Amino acid sequence: MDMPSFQNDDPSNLFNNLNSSLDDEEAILLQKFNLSNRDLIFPRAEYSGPGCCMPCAKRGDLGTDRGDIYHILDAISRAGGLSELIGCSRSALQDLHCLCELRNASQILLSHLSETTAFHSCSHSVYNKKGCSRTCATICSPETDAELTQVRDDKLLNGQDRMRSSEGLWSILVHSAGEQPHVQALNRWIGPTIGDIESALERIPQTSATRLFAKDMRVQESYIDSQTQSNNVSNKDTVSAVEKHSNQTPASNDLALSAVSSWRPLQTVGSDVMEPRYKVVLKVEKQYVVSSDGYKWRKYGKKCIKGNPYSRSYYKCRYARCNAKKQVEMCGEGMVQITYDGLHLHCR
DNA sequence: AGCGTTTGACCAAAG
DNA sequence: CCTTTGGTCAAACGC
Repeated sequence: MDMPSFQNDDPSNLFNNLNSSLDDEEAILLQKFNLSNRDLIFPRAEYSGPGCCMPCAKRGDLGTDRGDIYHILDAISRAGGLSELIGCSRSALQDLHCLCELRNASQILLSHLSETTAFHSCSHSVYNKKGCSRTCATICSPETDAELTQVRDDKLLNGQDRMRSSEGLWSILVHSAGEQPHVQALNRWIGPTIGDIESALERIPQTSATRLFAKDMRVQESYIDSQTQSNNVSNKDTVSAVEKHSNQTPASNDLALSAVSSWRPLQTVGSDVMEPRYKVVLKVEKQYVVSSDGYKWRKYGKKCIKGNPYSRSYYKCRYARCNAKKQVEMCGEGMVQITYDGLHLHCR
């Protein structure tokens, strides 16, 4: 298959451009807040707050020019550190919102979209459904799911899809419309390591984060209660509820509270820090499935599944300590279902 | 010999 | 308890 390159959105370019374009003042800011330049473009959805949707995110607008970098550093400076910006509210300072957009967009590109883009086609969209404790993102064609299409087309531009994280957050998935992103463009993976996440968690000030987190949990609970009161909530209704929630203009105190609502501790097993649970289900037309998604997998099982004439194959990531898995199975005519389970917390 | 896959056995969760 | 089902293990197999 002839696949055009994935130029402006290539996360490797984001990193390289940022690396070489910091001036002295910006470098001092980074040092002042104990940040590395990687912090600017290696966010994780787990650290973002509610309402971090990205209505103005555009292709090629993800920290690739000096204005974006300035925005990020200025916002960090004014907030007093990156930790204060983790999960900034949409309703907070506009600059913080901009940063949040950048963070979300970059995060998706770097840690989730790598799988998605490998199987992306122009006629498909990525859409998340909120699960109990996991996220399920499904690639569905407008023809097969009119309801999702209606929601998707509501406010988005061409080349954008809406994506909902496991925290109930909305993000825009930016891709090159009409093109099949080049898998090679994502091979220089420079995503977060376990150490990156641990150090990020350590930077969250105990005095504010823990206090705010506890209080904000009540806000979240009340929100969840309001969600569960209505049975058979359609996706459209869910979207509206989320947007209503995120568009609220609470008092400044509550704004701060919402900043950490999505933060949650990483799971621990013994002394090992595990990644948060993450699951993505992709249903892709067979013709768009590429032979490699950039990761190295080891097949460890194959199973016949009830009701499916095709078997399901089980794969584990070959990288040491990485618990990422995937399942691949045929489902219906010309469709392949690929389930990614767990985040890759390592470089490719 | 080494590496990756296959495949039946095993296990745990759910009903 | 038992049965069913899906996920995993690991020895066997094959290139």
